[in-house]
Amino acid sequence: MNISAASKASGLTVKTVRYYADIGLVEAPSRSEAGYRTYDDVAVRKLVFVRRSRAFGFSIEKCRELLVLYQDQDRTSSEVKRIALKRLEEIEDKQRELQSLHDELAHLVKSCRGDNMPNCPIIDYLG
Amino acid sequence: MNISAASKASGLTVKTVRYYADIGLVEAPSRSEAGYRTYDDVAVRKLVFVRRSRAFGFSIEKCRELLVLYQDQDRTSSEVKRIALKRLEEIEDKQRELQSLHDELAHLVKSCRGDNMPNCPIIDYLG
DNA sequence: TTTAACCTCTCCAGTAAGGGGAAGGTCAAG
DNA sequence: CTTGACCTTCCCCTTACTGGAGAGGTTAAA
Repeated sequence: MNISAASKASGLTVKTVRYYADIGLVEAPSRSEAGYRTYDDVAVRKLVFVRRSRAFGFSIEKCRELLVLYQDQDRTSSEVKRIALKRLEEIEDKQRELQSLHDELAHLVKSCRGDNMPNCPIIDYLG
Repeated sequence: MNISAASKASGLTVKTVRYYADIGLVEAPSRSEAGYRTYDDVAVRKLVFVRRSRAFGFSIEKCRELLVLYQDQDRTSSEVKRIALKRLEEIEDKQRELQSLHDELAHLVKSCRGDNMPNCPIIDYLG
């Protein structure tokens, strides 16, 4: 499999597939005689794993840890759960932050008439 | 006012105060004989305006637009409201995204026993 | 006056996670 | 044999700053 086939199979862009090997997140693929990267199914599975992990918002570093656990037959589910729980807490923190921003901004937007006059509670609040 | 006083008065770091002038978000301050930046209350008010706008998550470019409106006596509140509404929609988009991530991840975390066994629904889902 | 402590300056580099594009080599089809 | 699609490396760009180096300025005490 050349890189574009691996890209399609994994759902990542060619650039991203290259990048993940560059930073050592996944193993450097073997090369053809002409220097082309060649991928097998195992490599693609790891790329898919990273794509799904990234979709949950795990950082590259957390993906690194998760990949190790993925490949470790002696892992414990508690190690995995700990990482996932931490991410869940991050998400919840962000949700609270956004909720408070949302409420405040929605309130301001609601109180702004949005007409042709210069008077504006949004600007007043910011200034 | 030297830059550290302006920093304290505005609630921004010294680095950030410099940065905002570097990128032309606020006017370049005048300089003392020794080359030190000097700020007055008007400059500080603009910095505070930017800090509050940034706290709502407005991008620097949006802050630029908001600052123009802030200083424009002929603005209309509808222009301000349009920008704020757009930001509100961004926030709501992000909230929906986070909610869906949260639900999915929470479900996985809940179904993972978190014990000493390798079997793990989180890893299964990612792999 | 010297010294220390603190302030400020400019410039360079780095962050996260890639994206864009140039310059050049490779491969398969017509 | 040429065309077009693919691949390579390399470097710059993004956001919104932050950190640090090295040099110079200011202030107060000893």
